[in-house]
Amino acid sequence: MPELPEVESIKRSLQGLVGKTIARFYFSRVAPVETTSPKQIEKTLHNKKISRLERRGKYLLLHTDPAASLVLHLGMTGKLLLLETPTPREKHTHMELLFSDGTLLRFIDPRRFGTISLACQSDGKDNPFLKKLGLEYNDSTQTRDDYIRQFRSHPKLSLKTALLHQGIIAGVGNIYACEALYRAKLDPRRLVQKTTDEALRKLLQALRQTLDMGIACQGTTLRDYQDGRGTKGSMQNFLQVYGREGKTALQSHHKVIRIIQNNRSTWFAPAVQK
DNA sequence: GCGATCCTGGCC
DNA sequence: GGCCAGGATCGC
Repeated sequence: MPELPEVESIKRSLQGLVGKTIARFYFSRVAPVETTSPKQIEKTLHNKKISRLERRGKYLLLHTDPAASLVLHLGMTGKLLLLETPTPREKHTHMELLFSDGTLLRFIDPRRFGTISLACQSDGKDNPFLKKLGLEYNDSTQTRDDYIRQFRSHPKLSLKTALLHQGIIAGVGNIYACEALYRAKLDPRRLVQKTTDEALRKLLQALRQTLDMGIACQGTTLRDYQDGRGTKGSMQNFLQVYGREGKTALQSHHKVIRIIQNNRSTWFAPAVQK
């Protein structure tokens, strides 16, 4: 469910956790804990203080002092809730982080496509998920050519599939991929190898604008997305093509169609996306 | 590279 | 009942 702008919004909504000390954990019997065990997570993190929150791609990292990190991915249906006072656990609560001041961070995920894992190195290279991630969408230490090189390393992918590939640019999901391609006026079916550098630059620029707008809107709430404090996003009001099969794009008369690529829906306007 | 698969729930 | 869903991985 949450893509980069949603995870960024969640991160911002959880800033109040910084400085708090982890007292204990709750894990459900089927918590999606990966590569480690709930016990190990508890042992690694208990009595540590949250020092900083970070987002990498769609992953949220809770860094602690002494150094360790809890690495969360929300998959399709994951949600984090920050509670000052406990409420009854809703169904599909898979983890709770209890802080020494009574604050509670709750991880809820009906489909369990999310993951809970650990990183101990600050660069995250010891985490199997983080080490696969490509560039951040707005990394100022990278040049446009670095981004183009990333795309070029997968010449046979379609542009849509390339955008969804977390090893190229991390954090892009179905909504923002469709929207960025529309903004760049590029056909989602076009192969990277048939796309000029200029067009790839245009795509990168469109992607950045789209994601920045998503963050400014605090995400897209189509069904049930909300940040850690229950705030919904507003980007759903500005989506140009996503979910608009059979209608026109939001601010034009161009017809939107839906196709399937890699088992995912893609919405686009063939008349203007070449 | 592509399709099937993991899982639950909402909607028609 | 069937289809669809903000995702990612694992086979062929």
